[in-house]
Amino acid sequence: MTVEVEASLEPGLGEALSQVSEALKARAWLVLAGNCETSYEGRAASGSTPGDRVVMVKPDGSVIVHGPKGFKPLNWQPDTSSVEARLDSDTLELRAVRRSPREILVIRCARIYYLAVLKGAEEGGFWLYVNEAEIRDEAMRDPVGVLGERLRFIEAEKPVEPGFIDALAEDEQGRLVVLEFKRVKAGEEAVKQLLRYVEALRARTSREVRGVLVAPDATEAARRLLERSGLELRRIDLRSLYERIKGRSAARRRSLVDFLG
Amino acid sequence: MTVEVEASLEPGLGEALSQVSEALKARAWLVLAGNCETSYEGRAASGSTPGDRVVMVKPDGSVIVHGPKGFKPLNWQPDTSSVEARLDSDTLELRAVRRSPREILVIRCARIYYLAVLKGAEEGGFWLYVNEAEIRDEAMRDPVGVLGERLRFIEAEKPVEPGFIDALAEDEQGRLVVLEFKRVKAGEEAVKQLLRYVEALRARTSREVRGVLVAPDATEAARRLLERSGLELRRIDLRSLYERIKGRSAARRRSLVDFLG
DNA sequence: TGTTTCATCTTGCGA
DNA sequence: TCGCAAGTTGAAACA
Repeated sequence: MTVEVEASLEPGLGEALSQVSEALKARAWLVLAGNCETSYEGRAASGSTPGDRVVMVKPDGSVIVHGPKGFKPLNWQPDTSSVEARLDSDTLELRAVRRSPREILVIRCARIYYLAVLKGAEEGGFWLYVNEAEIRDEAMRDPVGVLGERLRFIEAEKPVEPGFIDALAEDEQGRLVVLEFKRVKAGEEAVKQLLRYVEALRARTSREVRGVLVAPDATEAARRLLERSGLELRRIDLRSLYERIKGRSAARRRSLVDFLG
Repeated sequence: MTVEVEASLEPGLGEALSQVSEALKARAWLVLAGNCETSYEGRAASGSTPGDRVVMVKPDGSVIVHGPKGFKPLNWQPDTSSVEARLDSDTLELRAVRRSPREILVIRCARIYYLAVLKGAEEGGFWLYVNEAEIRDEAMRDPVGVLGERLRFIEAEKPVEPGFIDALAEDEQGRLVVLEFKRVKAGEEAVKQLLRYVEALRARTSREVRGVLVAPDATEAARRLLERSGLELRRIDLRSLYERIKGRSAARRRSLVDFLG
């Protein structure tokens, strides 16, 4: 194993400074818990008075400050040009600077509960993901299997006045079919967008144009608007789509179904 | 001080399990570094093969998994209904479940480099920030200072057909002025929105209607559309606005300018 | 580099 | 719960 760990419990600020400085120089992965205040100035200006924080400085220089609540960090700095540490009036001060946009994040810790340094951390293996484009591509590859209908696909990402149509196809009756894909439950907004595309297309052709929203589900308001607008909803099942798409990839791995029971 | 810390360096999995379980039960703040693999299934499906990770479970149940690079976590789970730990075939397994949307995140750690538990962490003090509403309010309070023009404000957040006008005012010539505020560089989208409001208002009144985009800057495309549409751009300076707004607040604190030098 | 679009967006507010 | 808008959004794709 290549990973080296070093940690201190409630270190003094002087001790902390030397460990932090060394970690930054070595481009190690630094995790620090302490009572800190933060200030940010750049695209906006913000700050927080002292509170308990977990501060992380990654090997690539990203700085992230978490409070005890929520998914989002309190402050951060993604593309730092420099991260520096020093002692300033009884605090350990970290300054993360970014050029373009010019931003500065200052973290001042009056007390440090815990400090850990990881050296030689490795990124690890690849990453699977099913996104909207993959759903669309799967539908184009096998319209009957995914949409339950024989369609001939004409174009994906077709530019039409208000933006881009996810996919344009032709059905067996020769009608144009505008397809809008959603990976999550579709709201009213998705229907409005689909409607804009359908209307834009109808204005430019004498052919009949259908609009189909492809999503796992739709909200009540979305369904009403579909109904009123004469548009269609095709439900898809993410799980089985995931299996179809990923099942084709060479490296097959255990499904989460195992865990879900 | 109320924060209690407990930490282990390279604990065995059994030892780690008991500490983790206890931390979860006590709703403590858990930070763990190890070699882990992750699987997520819910709104999407994703996963990563083993790699070095820092895993955080916050007192509110949020779970965040970071890899050694970048601002964004590899996996996360914001509003968990349950987080559980157990040993499974030589790994420490964490399962974070959320209902609605139904999602599950599974983290399996084969090795644990270190583990820290923080109890009694406090959110800490308030949070300063300049947002769009504050810019708007400051402009309404002092139109000459912020916009360089005498305006009489009629209404903020006025509902008009497509949505809400940020602010509606009247200029010295008695013309209506629709104001759209942006805290960051304005894109074409902001101009389109402003234009929709201006046109909606013109359709409902015989009075002359001006449209003013208030922003630190605008993209080239946005400026062209402003020009073509006969709308105006008023540039503002965030830094000085921040000083104006925050300077008024009772608790005056050191400016970041001190650090920027 | 700038601009646009996507995201397991998150978050907050309101109906 | 749904709809909507803002975010230091970040990150990727594209011109």
